[in-house]
Amino acid sequence: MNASNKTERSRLSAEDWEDAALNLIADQGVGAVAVEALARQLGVTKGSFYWHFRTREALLQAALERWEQYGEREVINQIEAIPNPRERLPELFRRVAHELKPHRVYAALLKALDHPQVVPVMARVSQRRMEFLHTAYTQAGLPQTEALNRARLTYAAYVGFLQLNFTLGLPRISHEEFDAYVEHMIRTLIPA
Amino acid sequence: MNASNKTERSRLSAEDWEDAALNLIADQGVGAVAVEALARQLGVTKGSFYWHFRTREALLQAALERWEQYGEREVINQIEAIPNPRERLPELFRRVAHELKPHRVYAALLKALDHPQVVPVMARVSQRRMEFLHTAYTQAGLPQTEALNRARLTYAAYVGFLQLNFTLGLPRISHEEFDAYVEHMIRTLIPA
DNA sequence: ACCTGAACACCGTTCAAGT
DNA sequence: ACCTGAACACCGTTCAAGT
Repeated sequence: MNASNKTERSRLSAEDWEDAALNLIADQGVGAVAVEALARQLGVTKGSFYWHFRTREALLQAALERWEQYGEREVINQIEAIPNPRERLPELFRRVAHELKPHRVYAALLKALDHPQVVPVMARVSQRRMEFLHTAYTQAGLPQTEALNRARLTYAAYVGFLQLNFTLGLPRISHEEFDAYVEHMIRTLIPA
Repeated sequence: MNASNKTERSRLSAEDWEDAALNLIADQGVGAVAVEALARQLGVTKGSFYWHFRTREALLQAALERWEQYGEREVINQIEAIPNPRERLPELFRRVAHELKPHRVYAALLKALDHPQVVPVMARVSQRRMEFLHTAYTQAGLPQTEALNRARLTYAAYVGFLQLNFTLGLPRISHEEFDAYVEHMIRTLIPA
């Protein structure tokens, strides 16, 4: 329950609070990040929180930046590792569709875009991913402008997909139907 | 400033509070709906709020349902009024892209999907709009399954589009570039 | 029927004091 | 260096009393 992987230290670091905050975000959303709840979960009083951070906002900021640096980077690295450029795009679609854990924080942040601190982080992350798509479509043979617009459309489809599928559970879809949808996306969006 | 269109009545109705809440949602997001702020704006004490609503949540609920009934319906009606079925889809894309006011509340709610009350409302509205797209694609000649998947993809693109363009202002796009993007969407998603 | 004003709970924040 | 405990501000909620 309150067991950290750090052999039950009695003192906490700022990183401990940030990790706890990120877990809360993934599980219950940005709104669930509350000083009192976190303190209770970590087994200290809320007063101690203010030794590590100036405000609740500062914690959120630090947690988001931590995610941007560590969690985020690996998604792009993993995909850039796909050797054949022509297979990159379809492979990317299939991976995102089937390994959704790395996208949980991203999906949670997508639902919390009314928190002003979330917006710039998501803008940077989205920007980077879209540039990646732009490059991938160029390598797949689309001319510059076409490739950029296709990247925009694809990214919009990705964002909308996370929302429709997880939050707005549009009439629950079967496993086969889901796979068919993914292949439809690939056929429609990726040049032959 | 505090002038309502109701000839400066001294007493308020539940609907007055709901309208004020909806305006707040469109302008500043769901998080901005606060009892004290609303009361100030309407020129009463917050105590009076509780004659009309049991809780803040009840106000939000009522406001969302009001939007679902009135504001929402007219978007679909307007589009169903387009005579030629083959022109409906491209026309729909262009209208959504250029007349965005009716989509402001929808976009605000999209950013607030971590508020549990928002989710079912958005699920219902999205469901209805997707059914409309499904029908439109069937009328445009796609077979059933294909039409459904294309409707899903299109709706995801719509949702993602609102998010990318308004919230995550991906590098500010020019007017011409924007129109080119819309035409790219039409070419890619709508069967010839 | 609609509103005031005072009270309380909850949570973010401060700070003097502890180890 | 990290934490406690008491205090305060802010906002949602209650309620007896006013018109």
